[in-house]
Amino acid sequence: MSDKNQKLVYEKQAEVLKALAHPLRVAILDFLKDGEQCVCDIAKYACSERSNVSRHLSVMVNAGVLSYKKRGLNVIYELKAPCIMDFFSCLTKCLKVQAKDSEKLLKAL
Amino acid sequence: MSDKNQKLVYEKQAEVLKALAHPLRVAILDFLKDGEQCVCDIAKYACSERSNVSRHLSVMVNAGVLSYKKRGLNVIYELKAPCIMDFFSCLTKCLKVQAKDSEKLLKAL
DNA sequence: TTACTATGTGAGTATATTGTCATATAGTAA
DNA sequence: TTACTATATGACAATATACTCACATAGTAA
Repeated sequence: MSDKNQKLVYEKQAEVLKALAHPLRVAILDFLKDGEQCVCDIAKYACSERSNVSRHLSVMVNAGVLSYKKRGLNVIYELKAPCIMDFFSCLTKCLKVQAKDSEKLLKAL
Repeated sequence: MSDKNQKLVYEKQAEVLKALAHPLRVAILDFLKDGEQCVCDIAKYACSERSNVSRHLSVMVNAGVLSYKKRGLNVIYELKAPCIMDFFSCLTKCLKVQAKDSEKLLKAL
């Protein structure tokens, strides 16, 4: 590792990734990919308690992944970094390779 | 969320993301982006104990992110899904936006 | 064989993350 | 004002993750 600043960059990058790395947060991202949504609808989509969803949303806001605005009683969240949605085709590729490897192993048994 | 299978997909995608979401693992990915490396050189680059590096490497292998091969005494790791390196330009964008937001706040104080 | 090197792993402690419940806040509407 | 709705958060227990140390394994070389 070149220097101390590089280490800091790795830490910050990992922080953003960590903010994405939870099944509920992935579900939320997928729900927000087509546009902003309020907490209540996100909770419905994710089949999870609002208080829990609220916490996960704030994790992603803190990481710079989401932004929010208030509208009456509702708080509306949206993707602040839509480029994150580009990750998913690569993730799917990883999972397909894994699945194919499992299939090969199964056939060899 | 549409159905049970969609939930499974979110879980698997989150698993891959989780395998990336650690400063040491980000450092390892960055080191491997230009080609395969043995554990000892990875540990040197990451300034970390070999046993620790070995554990982090196995996390990424299990997630389908890295692959490895043995060469004599050495075990050589490489990116199995090079598309993961494409994530980093977006991560950098998130961090730049965050940094600019902080700067704005600082000026407003 | 012995000695050496590179890597992996069990066990333990320390720390971080998660989900739930109860409560607080804030906007709406009567 | 009161009652209601949407959201956020403190506190706690449960769980997961990370790091270190000691030891095990496996290949190399004499």
